Amino acid sequence: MSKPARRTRSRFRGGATIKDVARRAGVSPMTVSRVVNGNSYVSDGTRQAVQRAVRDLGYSPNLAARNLASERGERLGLLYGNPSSAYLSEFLVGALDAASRHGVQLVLEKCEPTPVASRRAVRRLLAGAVVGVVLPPPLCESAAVRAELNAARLPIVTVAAGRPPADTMCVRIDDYSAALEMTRYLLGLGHERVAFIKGHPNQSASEERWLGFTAALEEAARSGRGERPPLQMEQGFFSFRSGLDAARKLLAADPAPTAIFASNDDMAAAVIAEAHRRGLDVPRDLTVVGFDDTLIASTIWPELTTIQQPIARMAAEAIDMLVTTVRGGRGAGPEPSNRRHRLIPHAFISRESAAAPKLRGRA
Amino acid sequence: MSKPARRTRSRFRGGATIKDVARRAGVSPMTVSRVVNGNSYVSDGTRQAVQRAVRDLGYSPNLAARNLASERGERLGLLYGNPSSAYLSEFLVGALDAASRHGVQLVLEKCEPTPVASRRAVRRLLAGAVVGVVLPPPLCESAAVRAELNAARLPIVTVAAGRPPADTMCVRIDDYSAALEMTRYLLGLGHERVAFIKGHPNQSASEERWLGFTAALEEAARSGRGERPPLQMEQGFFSFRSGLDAARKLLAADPAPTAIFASNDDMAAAVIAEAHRRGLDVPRDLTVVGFDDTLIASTIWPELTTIQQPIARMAAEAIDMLVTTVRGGRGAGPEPSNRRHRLIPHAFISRESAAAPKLRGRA
DNA sequence: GTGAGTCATGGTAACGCTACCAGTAATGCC
DNA sequence: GGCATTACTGGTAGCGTTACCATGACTCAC
Repeated sequence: MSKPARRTRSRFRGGATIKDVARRAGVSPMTVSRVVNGNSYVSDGTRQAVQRAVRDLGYSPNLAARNLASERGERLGLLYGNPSSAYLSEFLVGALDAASRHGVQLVLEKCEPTPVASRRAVRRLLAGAVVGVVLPPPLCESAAVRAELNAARLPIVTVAAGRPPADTMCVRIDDYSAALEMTRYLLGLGHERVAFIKGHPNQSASEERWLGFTAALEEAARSGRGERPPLQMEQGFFSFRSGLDAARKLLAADPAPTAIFASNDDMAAAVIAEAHRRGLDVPRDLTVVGFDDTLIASTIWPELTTIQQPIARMAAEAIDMLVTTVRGGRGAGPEPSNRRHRLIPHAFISRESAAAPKLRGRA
Repeated sequence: MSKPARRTRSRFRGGATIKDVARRAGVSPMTVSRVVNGNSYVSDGTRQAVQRAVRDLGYSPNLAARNLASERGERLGLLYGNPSSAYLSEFLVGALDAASRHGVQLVLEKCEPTPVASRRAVRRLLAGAVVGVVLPPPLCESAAVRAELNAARLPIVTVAAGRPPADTMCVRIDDYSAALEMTRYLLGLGHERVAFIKGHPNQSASEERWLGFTAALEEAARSGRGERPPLQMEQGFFSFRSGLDAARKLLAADPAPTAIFASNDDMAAAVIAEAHRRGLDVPRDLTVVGFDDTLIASTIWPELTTIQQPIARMAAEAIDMLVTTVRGGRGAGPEPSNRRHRLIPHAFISRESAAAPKLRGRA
């Protein structure tokens, strides 16, 4: 029999193909491909002709075909833990953007930090054929999750771990320096009794922030500015509730602190709430600062002076690293460490919750 | 010359292909495809053999190839406006999940609700070859954005608009009923002076909620329970700050309300903050309820009694609708209206910020 | 003037999968 | 028994793109 009737697949939806562009520009598809992908070895005249044809036809390359031909389109996993939504949303925006830039798929998976749950989550990821995983906090600190991932030989990028584990790549800010900087600012304002609320002990960023805080205090003591005040600190757990408890204790002390540095914004918000309940004005009677610059920092009133992490950028960076890794680092051998560890600059955000102390503390 | 040297593309990364599975199961690739895609017309024996082979080989279909062959893999746009992160993150999780289920790409684009910005954003989306757009609040109410999108003939699904525009598909909850329900609850608790803080006037959901509130009040008045109290209402704008202003006015009134229903959680949180500042205990002295069940509702203390929108589910539903639409509704003609409008059930979330009023109000 | 580059372009064969047809065997119906 | 129908399976031809040569046309050195 003759050859089976030529198939007429819909050919309606998707607009022009690379062939259409090639025909219109009077070149071969290959040349179009080169122009579109910014490849060298195309003469200026040809390039412009192709570009015009692309514009005229409204051509945009078919992602599926491109991925198939170039063996791209890998799937990357994003394991997220407790729904710290404000963080997560920014994170997702950054990650998604980077993912679509690289033409990779992003697969989300929720996971509690227990061994059982993490095993299950990793299995699901593996079933989804992901080839690398991003670990935002707090999962980046979960040994269980990391162990499971390592067992599956998946490359990992942790984001925002205070002290990144040695067996993963990481993107983070310098929690220590940021806390140091913030504390110096508080001291510079003239505060002498600055209290600190620690973050959750299971996260190394908590410790780093605490270390930065004490370092600034010691620095000030050494330089002889004022006598060394007693250290006021409460353990918190990053939750609003824990911040409330800590604030209660801190504000009941005599003398009470004139400034409180909370390890994150939720706890700082709680401090403000407690201060208000006691009839204290922020920042006139009490300075309160946070860390992270999550949504709540600019939601509440007064808005929080805090440290900003460029979360979206960090997420994008993490995806970049993962893509580079799974696509083969070109040069053989393990990545140089500067490729494995990225330190992103943070920013000091001055808003309304911090001011110089009143002369002579309250009774 | 002889045929050009056989290409040896990496063939390392991606595991088994459909052919490997076919060989192992002793069937043709087509049959494997049918099994994997849940197609009918495969005998039980064959199906099981194939499934075993799939498991053994850890086969997982190549998304790019599948998309290419079946002309799937379209790009869908997600235009988001002000970074109401708590909302956005849940939204993204749901949307991403649905997107990967359907094998479509999700392209995010940020956009202010001005004509200029929306024109630009839509142009970018078009350049990215998206074939449909999801519009979460507050963009779903922007006529400018919708006009721009309609001009580009892109199908739209608005999410959580109080009164969905006629020219789009939509997924939403019944804001009116939810507010009605919440108000009935408050009334049922025994509150007689229930105040309301309206949402931003540029969003139709605000009006719906207000209508639900007043309807419940009228219902109670008609049934003769208690004399009809004066209506206490303040205009808010969904922001914490506006909630604070409203709360100040409401709580300064005499008699002050015993319960305040804020149109969203941020404003409810502000009411609590202001109540605390005045030395009022929530819920003993004042009941406060919110709407949306965003992150802040369970962050603050006491946690908010509120109305929950299943945001992730709504987002997923929106993606589903878009995919159905762009893949061609099978049957010709415009979609039936029940396919174009989906009403998702909301939930009443009882937490700690509401209680029965004290006997005899405060002075 | 020959050989060895560089630059610019084109041809061909995949990439892994599914749509579309074409069977074959079993079943039902008159 | 003939013939349509159904249940199942396989072959073939792409889907739109890029990788990998091959091919010319030049340029440059010796």
